[in-house]
Amino acid sequence: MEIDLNHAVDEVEKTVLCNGGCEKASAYIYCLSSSSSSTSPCSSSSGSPAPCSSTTYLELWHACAVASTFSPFKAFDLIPQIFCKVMNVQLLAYKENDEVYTQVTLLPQRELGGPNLEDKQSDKLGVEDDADGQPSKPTPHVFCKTLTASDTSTHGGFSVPRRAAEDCFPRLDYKQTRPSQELVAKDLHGVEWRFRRIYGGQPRRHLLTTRWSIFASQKNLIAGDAVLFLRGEDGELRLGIRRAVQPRNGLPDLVISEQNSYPNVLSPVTNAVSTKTMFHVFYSPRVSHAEFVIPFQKYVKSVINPVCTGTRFKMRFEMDDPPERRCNGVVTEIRDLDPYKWPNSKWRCLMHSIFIEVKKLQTGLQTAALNSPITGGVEFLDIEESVRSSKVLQGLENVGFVSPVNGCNSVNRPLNFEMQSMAHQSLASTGIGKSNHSEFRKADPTSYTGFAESNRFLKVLQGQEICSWRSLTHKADRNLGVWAKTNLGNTSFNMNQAPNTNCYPLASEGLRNMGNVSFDASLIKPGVIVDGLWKLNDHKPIHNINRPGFKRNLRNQQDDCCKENVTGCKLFRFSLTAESPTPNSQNSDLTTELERLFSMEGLLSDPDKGWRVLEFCEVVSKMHLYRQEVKKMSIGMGSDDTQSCLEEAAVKWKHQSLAQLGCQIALHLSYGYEDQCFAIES
Amino acid sequence: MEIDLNHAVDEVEKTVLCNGGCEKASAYIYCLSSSSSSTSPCSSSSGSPAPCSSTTYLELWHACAVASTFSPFKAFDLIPQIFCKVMNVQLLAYKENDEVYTQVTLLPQRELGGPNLEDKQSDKLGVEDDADGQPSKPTPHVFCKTLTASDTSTHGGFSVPRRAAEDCFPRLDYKQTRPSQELVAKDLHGVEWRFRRIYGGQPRRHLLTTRWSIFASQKNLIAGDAVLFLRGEDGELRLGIRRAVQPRNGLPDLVISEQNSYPNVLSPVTNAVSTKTMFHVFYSPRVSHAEFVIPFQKYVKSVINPVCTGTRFKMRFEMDDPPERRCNGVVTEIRDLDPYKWPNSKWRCLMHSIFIEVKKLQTGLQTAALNSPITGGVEFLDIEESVRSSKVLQGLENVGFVSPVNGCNSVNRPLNFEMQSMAHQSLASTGIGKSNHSEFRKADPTSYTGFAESNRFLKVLQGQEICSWRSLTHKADRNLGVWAKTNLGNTSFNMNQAPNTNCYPLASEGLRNMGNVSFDASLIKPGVIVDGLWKLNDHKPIHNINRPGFKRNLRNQQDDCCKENVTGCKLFRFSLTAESPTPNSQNSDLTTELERLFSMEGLLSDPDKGWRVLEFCEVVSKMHLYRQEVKKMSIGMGSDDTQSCLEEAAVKWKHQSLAQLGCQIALHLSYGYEDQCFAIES
DNA sequence: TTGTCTCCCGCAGGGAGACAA
DNA sequence: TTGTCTCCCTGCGGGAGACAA
Repeated sequence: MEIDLNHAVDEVEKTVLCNGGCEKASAYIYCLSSSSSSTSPCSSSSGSPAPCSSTTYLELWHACAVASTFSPFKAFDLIPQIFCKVMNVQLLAYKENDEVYTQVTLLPQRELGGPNLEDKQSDKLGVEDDADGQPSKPTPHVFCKTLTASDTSTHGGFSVPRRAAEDCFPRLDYKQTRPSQELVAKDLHGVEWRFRRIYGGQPRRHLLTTRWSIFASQKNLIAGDAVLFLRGEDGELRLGIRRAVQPRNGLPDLVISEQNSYPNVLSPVTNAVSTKTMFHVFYSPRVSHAEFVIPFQKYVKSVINPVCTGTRFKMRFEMDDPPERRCNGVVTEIRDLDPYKWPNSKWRCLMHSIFIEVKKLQTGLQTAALNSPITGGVEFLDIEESVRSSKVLQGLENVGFVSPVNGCNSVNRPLNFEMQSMAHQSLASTGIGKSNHSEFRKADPTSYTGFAESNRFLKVLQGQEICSWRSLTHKADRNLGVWAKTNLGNTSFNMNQAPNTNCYPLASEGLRNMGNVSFDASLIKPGVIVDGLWKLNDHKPIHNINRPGFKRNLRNQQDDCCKENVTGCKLFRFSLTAESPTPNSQNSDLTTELERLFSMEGLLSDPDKGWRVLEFCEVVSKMHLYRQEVKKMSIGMGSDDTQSCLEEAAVKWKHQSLAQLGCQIALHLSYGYEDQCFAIES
Repeated sequence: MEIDLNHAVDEVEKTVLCNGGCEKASAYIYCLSSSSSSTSPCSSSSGSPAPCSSTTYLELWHACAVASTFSPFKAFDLIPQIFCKVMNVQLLAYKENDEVYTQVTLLPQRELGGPNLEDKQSDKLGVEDDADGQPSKPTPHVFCKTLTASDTSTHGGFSVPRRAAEDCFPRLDYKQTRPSQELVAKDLHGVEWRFRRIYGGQPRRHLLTTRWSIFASQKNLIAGDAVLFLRGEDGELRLGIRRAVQPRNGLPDLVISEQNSYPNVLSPVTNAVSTKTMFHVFYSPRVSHAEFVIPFQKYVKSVINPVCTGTRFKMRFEMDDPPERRCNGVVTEIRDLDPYKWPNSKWRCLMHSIFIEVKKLQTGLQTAALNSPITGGVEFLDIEESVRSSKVLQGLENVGFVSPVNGCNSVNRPLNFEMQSMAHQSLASTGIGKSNHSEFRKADPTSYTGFAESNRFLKVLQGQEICSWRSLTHKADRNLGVWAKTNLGNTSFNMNQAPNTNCYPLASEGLRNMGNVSFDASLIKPGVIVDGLWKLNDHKPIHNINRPGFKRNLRNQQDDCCKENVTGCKLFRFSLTAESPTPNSQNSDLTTELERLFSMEGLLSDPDKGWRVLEFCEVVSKMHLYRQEVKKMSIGMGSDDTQSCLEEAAVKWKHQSLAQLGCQIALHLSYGYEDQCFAIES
């Protein structure tokens, strides 16, 4: 059975159509995945809409919908942008594995002319933002815990974090000798799960015992997957899961051979466009690729206010460890995405420099900058970006999830969220230089949710925090720094790197390098770089990387490596053989940062390799390679080898991607309150 | 993983093309099922051919490929007959449930003209039959056991019939105190299964114990499913399963809505025909419908020598109980299949009378005749026919399986078999009247395998007999009666009724009714007819019909029925209220026969209802209704009600069939040695 | 505070003889 | 000869405290 939240969505649409006062150019982003034609996902589409269209479900759905990585565009025969009207949006969940996906029904529209666009935009800009004034949103409580080995073991149940249990679960009478109760929670399919909840163990803790293992095995949960509990206003408990990056289980794997996949999948779209009939687009957040649907308003804004060289941006991100870091950047170059594949595409490939600041480290401030191309991006006025940390590989997923409520009633605006995968590709800032920031704020309330907020919600989803949606959304933009304020509304920067790049630029307003890569090799301590992950010439597979002992094991292994194989170690151009001091615990943070930063140096510093880097990232994600295994691919070779390695990986990725997804199309989706049109980049 | 026996098939094709001496108009029949377009079965086609193309595999595949019921044609926009060349045949097995299916790659050919056809046929008729002279076939030993409740229970293993174990399993040292050995068998996917085989229990018997339950649960076997063991010349043991009629498990269920299923599925065929490019046809024996592929030679023969009114035929069949019966029949009328749906179809609807003889019964001879229409049938010169007994409903499947080897090297002719489903529809005999029977024998060696032989093989597949393929195939046509001899070569008659018709006509050369239905009600003892299964107005579902106590339970239930509800009992036009004597055990055999014979009387006797009867049968099969429940549908109504019941059932069937299969096409497949062409009836 | 380990104990289920059809 | 039942015994795994990070 699948959840069909159409009903609620229809409500939204009605609101949007008839009562646009509250609706801005909301950031409704949809990414394509799977077959994007009218063929429905074959193994899972029962087509029977579930009767559970409550707000709580919407929230749970969104909470489960954390986008993963992305992929580059593919060129097809369709026109670059296709403007569409959103006819229907179904929030669904695969019955096989509970993964959420969206089916968007689109109706192609006549292309809108330039002047028309401007009119529409100016309409938007005058609208007052009254979202904060109407906090009709209930305050559900949610927590997300990444499952440990103990949680998924056959012995014992699920250990609930104390705050999470107290916040989301019904009150428990602690005066009893063995406090226990029955917990009832519904999953996305409306299936009711009953667990025995106890407060036991020594010391005492909250546990789900009886029937937990049934749930875990039925949902095929493994350590690293995450479980979400969400308590609505009415006290009703919802239950969702979000899987760690792993092979898709039960998702439609349309293996389509190259010779017939393109026409078969795209022809329905082509046909729909030519006949002005509806077609469907599927979006699986967990397997999303670069293709997406762009809000029409954003498209308009980007066309009117293109990003220009010199535009600066700022971002914050979370690391494995607490110290706050910030990152400033400047757009250094703007180029066509791919003039051959996408001759008329509005997407731009933006080269940028970012500046790194590492606080609270060892000797003080260490900085570096690198010039990294980030492709994609209709010239958005508001951009979210986040960074994936290595936690992804250890079962904790770093997400740039923006609250779906964000100051506006989520019942009326259930689609008001941005997918991470979109942020991947979008890097542009035209907000800077604009004098009236509030205009942009008013034009798109979604963008008010800065990265800090998104980051906080992320922590909630990771079980690090418990929050109510209300409190989260109302704290928006208070945590933003100066740069974030400056670019507020449209430039909250959210760069989502694929895990393997491990490029964790740190913000520093003081130190900048505006030009090309200025890579200071003197900052690298070779021995440090070797630490932990840089084992070379070691082809023994490292298992159990997800297990808690992972780092320790690696370190031991690395010690061996240093003793044995240091001679041949090379990190691109940098020989690691000269000196290899034992890393001390104090500089390990910096070590990790630098290691991440420089691992892809040879790639990121070369603008021409931009695409390949991205593809390479995707390969890694797709192939579920572990971090150090990925690095094995890219180190131990000269720069020339790196190039060929990337090309090989890219080819591999393309092949796999084709096989898995059938094809890719990128859609620019508009979901404005009066012009529900899409720009489809096919 | 799927088994791809292409390699062996390719060999065949090569032989066929380059060395046609041994090749006649072989009866390679393929039925369509699932989506018959170029879209491959979505959930299961891994596409990776398995490396196990041995003869043993071919035999196992065929042994597992017992066709079930059929369905009527559907009208589509394609031309009536499409002649195709067989480019490839892949014998595959769904990895989900081990069910076998075939993918036939067809290349449309220019339609062949009339004179051309005759030439080709005369070519065939002159070819000498040398199949018997070259017995290069190895002699594998095979047995098939329908699983009992004990076999599939969680306690204990699999009880192997003694003869089966001695014939197919390696020798066991009975002198040991606890004779045991490890048995290794490969399934259709090449997966190796290891069982502990013991000779234990008290009294001693052959058992598979350790790991049997793993196999059973992994294959999701239930009581009623059948397991096949096949030992090749090399001693290698193969293992296959054939499921009882039940909902398909894991088979591609392409739910295609009516508005787009037809064009989507058929357009590739249409396109392939117009562009003379290849397309694929899938055939799942277990879910086969009426659509099929006809050997070109048969097509030619049928067109040249059409069946004419008065043609007589004979058949033998097996009953639940030993007594041999025979059935003679005469074609009484020939008509178009459906001039509206199939304006130019070569298929003919043949009305016929059959004559029944019941031997060894009570007082001697009891006879009856009925005139039943059997639709379908390009005017084949050789026809196989069998009868489904009620055993099907009790987990024992009655099959009219013709040995694939049949006097010709199976390595070179692995496709030399006829599917039951084809036999369903084909009813015609033009062999009669021909003076030179040997011509037909020579022309098509496959047809030499008479029904008796097929029947014996059937018993093997049901575990009632153990045989070597060699011995089975070389006994062909010795057991045939006079009629079978007369029509030998091309008229081995094989009528496969769907279970619910339960029409078991018995052969009698002495008593015939050449005209329309002459139904002698005086032969019916109403009380007898009520016996056992004729419970009326009883809507309590009868469960566990497959269990051994079934008949006893039914009888008890029937006793109740007779006491309570006899007043309203009506068997079509025959009131059952007059008298209802308690059936004695002596006439129960006849009772059962008559009960079967007359259950569909109101339908079969009306030529206009011919199609509906067939559809009705299909409904029954499709809906997995039990025998008596089916009868509930058809009795207790007047003849008018019967009509509407049938129509309702037909509509239901059509709907279900559409949903399950997407569409249906019928193919006439030719696989002659020089003209590898198909006639496709779309 | 919470992840893992270990120990206890209940029960599912395999294995094989008993019994009967 | 073989299907079913029953009894025995093993091992999986749930449940909860012990212990430690």
